[in-house]
Amino acid sequence: MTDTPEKPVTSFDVARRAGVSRSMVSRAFTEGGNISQKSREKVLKAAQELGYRVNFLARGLQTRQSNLVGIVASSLDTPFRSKQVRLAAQEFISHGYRPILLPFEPDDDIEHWLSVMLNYSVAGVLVTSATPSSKIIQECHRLRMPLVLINRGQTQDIADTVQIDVAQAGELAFNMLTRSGHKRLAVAHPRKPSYSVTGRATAFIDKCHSEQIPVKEFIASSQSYEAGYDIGGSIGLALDQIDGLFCATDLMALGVMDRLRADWNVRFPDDLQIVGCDDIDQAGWGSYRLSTMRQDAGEQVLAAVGQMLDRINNPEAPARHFNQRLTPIFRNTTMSYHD
Amino acid sequence: MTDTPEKPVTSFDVARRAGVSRSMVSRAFTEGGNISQKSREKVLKAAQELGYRVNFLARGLQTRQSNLVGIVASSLDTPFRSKQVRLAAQEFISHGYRPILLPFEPDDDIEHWLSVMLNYSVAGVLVTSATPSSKIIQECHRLRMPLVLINRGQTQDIADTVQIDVAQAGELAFNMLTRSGHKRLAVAHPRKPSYSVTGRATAFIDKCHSEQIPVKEFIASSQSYEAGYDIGGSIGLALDQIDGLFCATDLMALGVMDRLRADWNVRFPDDLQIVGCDDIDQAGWGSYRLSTMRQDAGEQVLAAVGQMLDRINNPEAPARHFNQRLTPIFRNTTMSYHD
DNA sequence: ATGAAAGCGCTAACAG
DNA sequence: CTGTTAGCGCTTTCAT
Repeated sequence: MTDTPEKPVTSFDVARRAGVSRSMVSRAFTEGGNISQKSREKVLKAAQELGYRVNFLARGLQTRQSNLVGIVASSLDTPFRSKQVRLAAQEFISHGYRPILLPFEPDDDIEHWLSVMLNYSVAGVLVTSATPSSKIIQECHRLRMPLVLINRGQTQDIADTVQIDVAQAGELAFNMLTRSGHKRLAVAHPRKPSYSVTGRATAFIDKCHSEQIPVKEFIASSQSYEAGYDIGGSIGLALDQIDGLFCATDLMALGVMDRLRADWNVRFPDDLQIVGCDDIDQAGWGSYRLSTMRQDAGEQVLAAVGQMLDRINNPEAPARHFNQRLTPIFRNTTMSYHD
Repeated sequence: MTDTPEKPVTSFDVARRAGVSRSMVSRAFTEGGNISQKSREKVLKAAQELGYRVNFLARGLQTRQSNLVGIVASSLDTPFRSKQVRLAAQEFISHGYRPILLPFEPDDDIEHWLSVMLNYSVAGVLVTSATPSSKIIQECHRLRMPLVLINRGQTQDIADTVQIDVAQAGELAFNMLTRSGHKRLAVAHPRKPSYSVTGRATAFIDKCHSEQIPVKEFIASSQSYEAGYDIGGSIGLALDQIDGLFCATDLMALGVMDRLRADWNVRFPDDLQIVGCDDIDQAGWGSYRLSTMRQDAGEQVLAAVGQMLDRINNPEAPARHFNQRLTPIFRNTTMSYHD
């Protein structure tokens, strides 16, 4: 193995060494290329010896399609999101696409990043947890750039979306908390509105109303563990008025539990029932055993990537919307049926 | 805003509309291009009207450099790793690079993925938590593809690396556990060897030996929470022989704590001191308040990306190795000084 | 089955 | 400061 600095080797070099034309090299490296077995082997051998590799960017320029896709995600280092992103990346890769990752922070300008993606002629972009303005959505649509939105609701009927069924989520939380007969409910959710998180809280409240059951509302500063811990302070003060709490995210629920245990010595579910949402790994940890509703990240990603691939193949098809149902996970923060 | 399907607009179109040559369009879109203010504005205006965007892939082909980089990471949905990846991606982006994310699973063949990256003429690749064979490292080196390895030790002196100072880590853990005067130690670490994780455990053991203190060893199946929970079973059985435990990762430590509390009613630090490593968010949660050693992901990423940028600018420079020191975080699972 | 030639969208070298 | 020309590395008609 030599260690001399080498000029990048091109199809031309391979062609010469194999004693064929550049076209043949190209054919040798494309599925079902019109080439004899013999020539292909010759080319492959020469390529091997030279350490040749197809330049995908040049190929893409010619075929005018790249197998790059964008994944735009916020709060990437949050348990649920990181799983979502890992699965999405793997799913894309298994279909031959290469995901460009754009972590997105609350203050960032998502329009900008979508626009950047346009520069790379990506095959499509997956956006999770940021709401692009309808302007850029239109722009993507106009440019025929597939865009699929996860958990942002179907703002426009112009982009594909996958989202949880918020109404079902609200009802399910209600049922999980009340099946034991308890009926003094509360909900905790972040201040900042967002389709899926605020949506399920609102649906829960609606359900309570329709069942004529009063419900207290606690507004947290965000949907993080810390925000849950903070709001736990207010919840502790209201402990005598409630027996069941729905936290809009598991992370918040965990924070609430820790605060309530630390400062009020609350025991779950005896003193208070609590239900979270998402089913992140930590919800199942020994210190919590949180009853929650599972948002299946695998299913979500499969649907989203599927929509994307379909759209790439058929840009003119009408937008599709996948509504995901949550499944209840009963652990130790809810009580059993009351006969 | 029309909604007609449009052909992608090229610099040629813009040139024509602006009444200039294609070169001028190119110049208008490059930093410090040799162009008059007036012309630039004309071009920009035309571009705006047409919805033109530079095709970065074509540009890269010409300038023969892409601003794509690869991030190869395993266990992406693990707290520490996801933070690392988020920070790395952001850091790359802030320098104008676009990270392609390649989640890597234990069974995957990393050679393959590095080789794939070569197809995209990426400016470099950051690998965290997988050990490429020296063969591919050489290959990257030969091809002048910058490669920086995080926490894989300096196997070859041919790739840049950043890693924790395992010796310091081992000593620090020892000091944190013994400063209260306790001296019946143990360590828990995963079976699968890895530079940084196994390394710190080994360093801890070495330190114990050099201090003439016996140390029990618990081998877990992996470095996950679940593996910690499992191994907690064995640790519980040995509770009467130890008073201080070093867990090679926070995640394991948390699992151990939960198991020990559930089955042995252990109280920390009274019945057992415990020190983790990494300082993931969960270590600070109310149910744990784990004393640990912080591995500063921000610092790590800054160093790694810095090394990468330097190497891109100077491919021939000798490999550099950044040794990161851990800082102690005293929380509630260790005792105070013994006077 | 193979080669020649054209061209993807862009930038760079060279004139003017 | 601006236009012309050449060519990055590849695929793709179109002949042969």
